[in-house]
Amino acid sequence: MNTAEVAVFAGLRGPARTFSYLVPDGLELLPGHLVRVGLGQRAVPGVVITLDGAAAGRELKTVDALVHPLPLLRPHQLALGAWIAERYRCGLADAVRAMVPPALAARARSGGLGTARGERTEAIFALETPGRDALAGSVRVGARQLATLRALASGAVTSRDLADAGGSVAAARALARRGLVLAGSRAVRRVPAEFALADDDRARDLPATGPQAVAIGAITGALGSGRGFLLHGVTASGKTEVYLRAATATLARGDGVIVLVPEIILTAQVVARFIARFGDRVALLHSALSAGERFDEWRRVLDGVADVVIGSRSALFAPLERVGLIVVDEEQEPSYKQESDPRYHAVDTALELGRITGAAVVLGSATPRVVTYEAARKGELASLVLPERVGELALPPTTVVDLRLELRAGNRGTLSQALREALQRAVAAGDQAILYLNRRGFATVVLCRDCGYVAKCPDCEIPYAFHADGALVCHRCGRRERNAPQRCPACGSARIKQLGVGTQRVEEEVRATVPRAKVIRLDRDAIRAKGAHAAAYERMRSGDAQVIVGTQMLAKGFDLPRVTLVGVVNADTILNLPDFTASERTFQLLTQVLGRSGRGEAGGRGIVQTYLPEHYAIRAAAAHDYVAFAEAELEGRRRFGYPPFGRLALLSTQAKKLETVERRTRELAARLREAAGDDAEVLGPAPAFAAKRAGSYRAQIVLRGEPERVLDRVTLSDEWTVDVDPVTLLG
DNA sequence: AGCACGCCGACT
DNA sequence: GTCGGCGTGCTC
Repeated sequence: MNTAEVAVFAGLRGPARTFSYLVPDGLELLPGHLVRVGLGQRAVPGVVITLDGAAAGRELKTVDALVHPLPLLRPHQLALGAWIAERYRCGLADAVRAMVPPALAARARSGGLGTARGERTEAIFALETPGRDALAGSVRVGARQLATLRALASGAVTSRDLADAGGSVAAARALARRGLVLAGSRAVRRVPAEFALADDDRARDLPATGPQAVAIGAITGALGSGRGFLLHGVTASGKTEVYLRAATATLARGDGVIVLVPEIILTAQVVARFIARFGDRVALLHSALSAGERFDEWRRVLDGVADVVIGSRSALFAPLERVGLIVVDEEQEPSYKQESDPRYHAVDTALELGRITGAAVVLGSATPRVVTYEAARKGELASLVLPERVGELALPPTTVVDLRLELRAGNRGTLSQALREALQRAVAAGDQAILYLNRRGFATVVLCRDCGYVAKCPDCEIPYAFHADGALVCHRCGRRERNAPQRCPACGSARIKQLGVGTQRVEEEVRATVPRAKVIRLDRDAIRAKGAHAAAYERMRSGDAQVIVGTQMLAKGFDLPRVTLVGVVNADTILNLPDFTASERTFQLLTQVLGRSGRGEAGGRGIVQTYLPEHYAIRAAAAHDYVAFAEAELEGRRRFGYPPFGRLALLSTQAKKLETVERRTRELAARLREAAGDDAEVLGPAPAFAAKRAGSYRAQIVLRGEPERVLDRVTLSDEWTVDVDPVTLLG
C-alpha cells in the first residue's frame, strides 16, 4: 500500500511536523490534498505534503478521508514551500502551515470546507406605500419607528444606515410586520471600513507620464518571463498607477496578480485604489481581518472568484491558479521578514515565486534597500526609475542643525533655535508642522546624580522610561510602576533626575514655543484608544490642529497639503544602534518623514537636528540624494562583508539561567569555528541586544559570509533558533 | 491540543 | 499510607 506524509493541524506545540499514513486503496491522493487522519484518540485535519515517503518499521494508521476534492495548494505553492523549507531551514510542514489560513483547521474539522460566497447576508429595508403615508401622519408610530421611516424615506437601506439616522433594525422589522416597510436581505462581503471604495478613480483616465509609460511597457513586456524589477520612485511619483496598469495587462492575459503591502492600515490608499479599479476581483488577505473573514477571502481566491490579491507578506501564498504579476510595495520595509518559523523574507520569496511561475516581480520603493539597489545595478533586477513627483511638487529644502553647537550656545532645550523659529513662522502663517522623534514618554531614563543608580525593569534590565503621569514604563515589555521614586532607592539621595527626551517632553516644549497653536501627540501611548490615529489625522486635515508631535507612525499615510514644516527632533537614535542596517533605516525614515512636508502649493521645508551632522545618511537624506547614500552605504557593507557582499545567519538561544546560556553559546561557537573554514566568519557569542526578556537571558552567534555551508555541517539542538537572512541583528 | 506518566504536599 | 498538583513527553 502507498503512504502519505501529512502535515497535521492538531495544535501541537513546538515546530510543525508531519506524520506518515497509509493511503487506502482507491483513494487518489495528491500533494496539497486536505485529508482527515487519526492522531492519538482524535481525528484531525492535515495537508498531504508528499507521497511514498514513509520509512518502514512502524505500524501506520490509514488516512480516514479526503475532505476537499481539489488540492488546497497549487503545484507552484508546493514548489515554493520546498524552497522556503530549504532556504530558511525549517520543516516542510512549517512552510505549508504558513500557506493555509489559520481558520482552515476549524473549518475542516466541522465536516467539509464550506463555501465563502453568498453565505453571509445582511438585512435591507425599503419603504412601502403605506409607510410613506405613515410619514404624513396617518398612522401612529413610536419615536424610534418614526426615525426609521424618515431614514428609509431619505434613502437608508442597511442596518448601519438606519443606526446612523437614529433608527434601528428592530423598528424596521416591526414596521415590516405591519406592512409599512419591505424587508429583504442581500449577500455581503465584509470589507473593513478603512478600505471602503475610493470615492473616485480619476487616475485611470489620466495619461501616464513618460517614465510611467516606460515602466508599464517594460513590465507588461516581461509578463511570463519571471523577471524581477526595481521600480525606484520618490514619494508621490505615481508608483501605484504603474502597479494598476501592469495589473490590468496581467488580468487581460488571464493571469492573477499579487500585491504585497506592509502594514495594510498604513497603506489603505493603495488598497482603496485597487478596489476602486478592480472591484470584486480583489481579495484582501491581512491580519487585520478576523480569521473567518480571512478564510472567506482565501476561499474566493481558491475558487477563482478573486484574482487580484492584496495583503501583507502571507498574501504571497494565495492559491491563485496562475500568477502573472507580483508587486511588493515599499520593498524596504522590515515587516516583510517573518519573525517566527518559517522565517522567510517576502521579497526573496516573491522573486523565487516569479522564477517558479514566470510571473513578473516588481519591487517598488522610494528608498530601496541597498541590497536591492545593488542587485539592480548588477542587472539581476531590471531598473525602472520614476524621478519626479507628479504635479511638479518639489522635495522640501532641508537644513541640518548641529545640536552640539546648540548646546555650546547654551540652549538646553530639545528644540533648536532654528526649529523654534521655523515653528513659530509656520504657525503664524496659518500653516501646519510635523515634529518627529522616535522615543515615547517624557524622559528616557531616571538616574541618581549621586550614586549613578538607574531605575530598570526587573524582567528586561533596561532603563525605565519616565512618563508625564509620573509612572515608570518599560518600553520593551510594557511593565509599569505607578510612581517614580522621589529618593534614590540605592543611596537615599533626593537628586534623582529624569534625563533624555520623549514625545511628551517635546509636546510640552512645543506648547511653550507656540502657545496659540493646537498641538496633538501621536505615539503608541496616544493611540491606545481605538480610532485615535484616524482622529489625529482628521484634526490635522481639517485644520483643527496646527502641530503634531509623534513617532514612527507619522511617517506613513499622513498626506497633509498644509504641512510646510517637518522637524526631526533627534535623527541619531536609530543611527546609534549597533546594527548593520542602522544607517539605512535612518536614511529611509528621514526621507519618509521629510516627504510629509511640501505636499501642497505652499511648498515646504525640513529641519533635521542631529549630533552627527557629517554622517552620510543624514546628509544624503537632507539633500534628497539616494545615490549618494547608497554608494556610501555599499562601501561600508563591502568593507565588513555585510549584505549584499556576504550573507548572514543569526543563531539565538535563551534560558532562565545566565550560566546555561553562556555554556550553550560557548559550546556552539567552538563547534561552528571548527566547521566554518573559509566559508563564514563566526561573530560572538554575544549577549543579544535585548539581553534579558521576560525573565530569560538571551545570547546570539552570527555567521557572516556563506552561512549555509557551515550550517550544513553542524547539527543544532532545538534550543537554538536560526534566522537566515535576518533584517536586523538586534534580537 | 489532549492524555499519559511521574515525582512531592495535605488528607483519611 | 493515599489522592492529586501540573511538569515533561508522545501522538504516524
